[in-house]
Amino acid sequence: MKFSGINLLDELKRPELGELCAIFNKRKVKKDAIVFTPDNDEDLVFIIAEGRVRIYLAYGTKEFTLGILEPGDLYSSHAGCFVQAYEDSTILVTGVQSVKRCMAEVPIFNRTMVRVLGKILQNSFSVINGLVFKDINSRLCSYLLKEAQDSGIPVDNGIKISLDLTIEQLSLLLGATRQTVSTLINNMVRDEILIKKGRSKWLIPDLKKIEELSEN
Amino acid sequence: MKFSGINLLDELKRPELGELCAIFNKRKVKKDAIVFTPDNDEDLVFIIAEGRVRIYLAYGTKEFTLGILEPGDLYSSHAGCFVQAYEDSTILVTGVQSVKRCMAEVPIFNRTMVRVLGKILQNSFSVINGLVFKDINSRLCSYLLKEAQDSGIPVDNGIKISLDLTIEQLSLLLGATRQTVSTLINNMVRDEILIKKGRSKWLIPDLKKIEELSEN
DNA sequence: GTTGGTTTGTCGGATAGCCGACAAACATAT
DNA sequence: ATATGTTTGTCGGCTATCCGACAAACCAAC
Repeated sequence: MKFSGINLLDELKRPELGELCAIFNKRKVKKDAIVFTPDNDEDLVFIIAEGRVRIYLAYGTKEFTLGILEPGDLYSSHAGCFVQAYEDSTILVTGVQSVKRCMAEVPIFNRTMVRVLGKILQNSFSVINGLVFKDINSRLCSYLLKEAQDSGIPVDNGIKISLDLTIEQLSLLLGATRQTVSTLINNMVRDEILIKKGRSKWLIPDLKKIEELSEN
Repeated sequence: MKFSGINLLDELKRPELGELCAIFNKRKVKKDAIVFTPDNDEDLVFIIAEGRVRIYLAYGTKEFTLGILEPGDLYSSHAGCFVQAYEDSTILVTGVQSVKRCMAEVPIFNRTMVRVLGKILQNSFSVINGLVFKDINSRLCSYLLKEAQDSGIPVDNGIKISLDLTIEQLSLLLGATRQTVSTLINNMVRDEILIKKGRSKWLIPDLKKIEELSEN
């Protein structure tokens, strides 16, 4: 999932932002490591350079994944969320103070930041939308649809997608239990809306069916 | 509910922002009127000057209220939400272009905008938190607790709050049906956690009990 | 291959909250 | 006072989803 829709790594390569790279510190994190927690008192901003990192909320023993960051995505340690590496990853970290200074000095960066914030806000609205108005099956189908549109590979008999998530991870992203998601997926397999192609890899013969189901 | 936690009306009164007032157009809206819809193609920013305005999502026949804006709150017509006046209200409207220009020219306004955006984002996270982790009773109690803390009036036998919402409006804010909210409130009345004092006015004898219940 | 760990599928009982229906209470204007 | 509309309370049936339990399937290492 391109969380922000804007690849900050590309932006940083622009010559006018060259100086910006200097303010970031490279940091490597191991798979499954928890990178930030809500009580993190440093106010940091980070960009994913390599790997995948999930942003999630937790309450007691329950968790809910807000989104998964990929290279180029930006986030803040101060948003009240947990941050965990889903793979060995590299992140570029800097203090929020440096970012503010940059925003004042480099106007183009300013606009980028506002765009990113806007995208994150939009994303959280669509999460609320799903939680309030749709049942789990629709949410699942919405997710599959988006994934197919964003990074599906068209083949002659449909579209191939590769989620890179276990059912459990997927269920955390949808706000449901593993069991429910497992059952729903298998129903779709039985109805031949989804064809299993391997570990977390699927073939969608007819995207329109998924689209219909995603609308409840 | 102070949606953003920042009173833009106060900010606008600062001498260094005097010029800013000029870019806003005053607009009066009647109670129940729908002010903006998501397909509004103009990209506008507005501040509440008088009255109350609710921000909500809708899907088919269902609705969910994200928050209620009060004088001093700022929002955008481009956030993908509906905006409806809960009372006769006055709003100050301007194009997003003017705001961008101001952000470039008046640095202090810039910082304010980022703060407001951050607050809105924080608010949407707490909405997600409630939806995912808490049942309706906890959400109701969280709301009552916040309301009591923010604008409750201490009296000798407890705290008095005045919600200014019908049960139906309250249920839209909590993401539940009118019937469920009605029943839950009456349960609390029976348990003497809440005492009815009139149309949408309540006395809370012991805030601690509400707090306990809000934690599930 | 055998083993141990992780991931997945499935069942059945429990339950929170939805939904329609209807009556009671209240508000407002005539 | 009456009438009309709005708001509230309550009931019972219904369903999506949770939860615990357990077995099957898969994976990786030795």
